[in-house]
Amino acid sequence: MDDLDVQDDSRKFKRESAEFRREALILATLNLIAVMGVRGATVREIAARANVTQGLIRHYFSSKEELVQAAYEHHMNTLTDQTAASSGMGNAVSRLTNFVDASLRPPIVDPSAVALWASFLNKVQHDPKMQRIHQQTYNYFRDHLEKLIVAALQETGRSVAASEATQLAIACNAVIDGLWLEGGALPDAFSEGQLAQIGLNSVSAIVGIPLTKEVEQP
Amino acid sequence: MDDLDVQDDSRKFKRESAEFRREALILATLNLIAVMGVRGATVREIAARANVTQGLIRHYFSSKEELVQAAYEHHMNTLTDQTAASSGMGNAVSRLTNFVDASLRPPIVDPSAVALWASFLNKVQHDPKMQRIHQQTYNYFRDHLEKLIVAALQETGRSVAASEATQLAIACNAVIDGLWLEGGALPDAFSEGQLAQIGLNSVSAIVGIPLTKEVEQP
DNA sequence: CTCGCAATTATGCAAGTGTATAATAACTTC
DNA sequence: GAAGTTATTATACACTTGCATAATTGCGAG
Repeated sequence: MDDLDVQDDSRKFKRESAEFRREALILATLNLIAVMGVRGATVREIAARANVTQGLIRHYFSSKEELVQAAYEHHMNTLTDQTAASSGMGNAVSRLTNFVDASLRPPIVDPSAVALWASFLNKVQHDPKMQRIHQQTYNYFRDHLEKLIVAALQETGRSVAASEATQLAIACNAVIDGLWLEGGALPDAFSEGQLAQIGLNSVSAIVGIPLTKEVEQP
Repeated sequence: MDDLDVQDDSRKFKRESAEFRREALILATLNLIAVMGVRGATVREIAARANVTQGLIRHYFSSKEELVQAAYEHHMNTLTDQTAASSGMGNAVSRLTNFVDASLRPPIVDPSAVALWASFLNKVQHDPKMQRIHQQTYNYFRDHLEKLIVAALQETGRSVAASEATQLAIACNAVIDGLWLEGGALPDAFSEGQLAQIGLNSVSAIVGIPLTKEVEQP
């Protein structure tokens, strides 16, 4: 008599697509790095968490180094995709508002995300390939912010020199990064929405445009 | 015939004071953690860098864990001491100015310092003792900043509610942290003094007080 | 159905890890 | 200057690490 489902198959393992396995390994790696750091995420534990044996890692990645790089790229892409998605529509001021707001709420603000970022920093500072990914992400984020700022200023009838716009973007980026960091490092130190509120106030002050997020159900 | 100095002593080692050895071990630990991360800083390499053999570590610290905690405490104390020293004199506005300025220049802004901070973050999030040290440092820094802000506002004839002052301190702290982070993570992305300048502009905007650092040789 | 390929597991190894214990030798004290 | 204390070194051990290689086995092609 069979079991009710396919859970207990007589097969010793299942052949999955390369994409599936790579993603599973990368996610397992990220989970472990967030808790244990890069060096603490051992190939054995990564394999266990991805429900495979350790030998399989070498089948998809030529070394642990390569797996870590892939995981870093994945993490950064996830972060940027999530934030960029929040500033898609509306006028320039509200796009900027939404961008700042989304950057300072879950899932962007998250202890694991900050822990991951911190764990990777060592590698970033020494491995050129990691450095490239880092630069790329940072520039993408800051350029996006700069465009939003310029558009918002233009919309409110002001205009700024390019160099000044960059300075503003750096400053706003720093506030966001700093709040993001503190929200992730000290999760219980801030109430819900507090970081976003402080972020909006600060960006408003720096750029000189009042940014207010409408509260739902007025 | 003797050598000219005591360099090549026949003694196999020298007995140093406990303080000397503890400090040497802690500094060696910090150096290594900045480059390799906590897990990469092995007891053997730490000992080698402190010019002792590895057994001695266990003589001064009951475990590597304890050494790492001591190193973290040392690092954080160094950072806070260095910044606090910069806001000792002058009127309230210039004390605030100097504090922000000093926080965004070497030796506070420094790739190694940021790398260290990042390396410790994992441990901070999981080890209660490390967490205590972290909270303590963060609160100390932020309270200091808040006092400076309140004093500066008072000096310019304004006053704020306590809760609002805290919000301002959080925001300014975030700008400083964010700029500190980026300056350390991307050392070549900013010119000398640029971070400090942006920081002063941002804090000025947030708090609503113009802060200007006098340039020497006017 | 079975054959062959490659995805997956199983096993092994050399180097590195923290820690424990024993042996040595530098300095203090009388 | 001899003896005792203890800072320091030397050695050993059990365990983990990443990686390599061989042995399986699922699964599609013919």
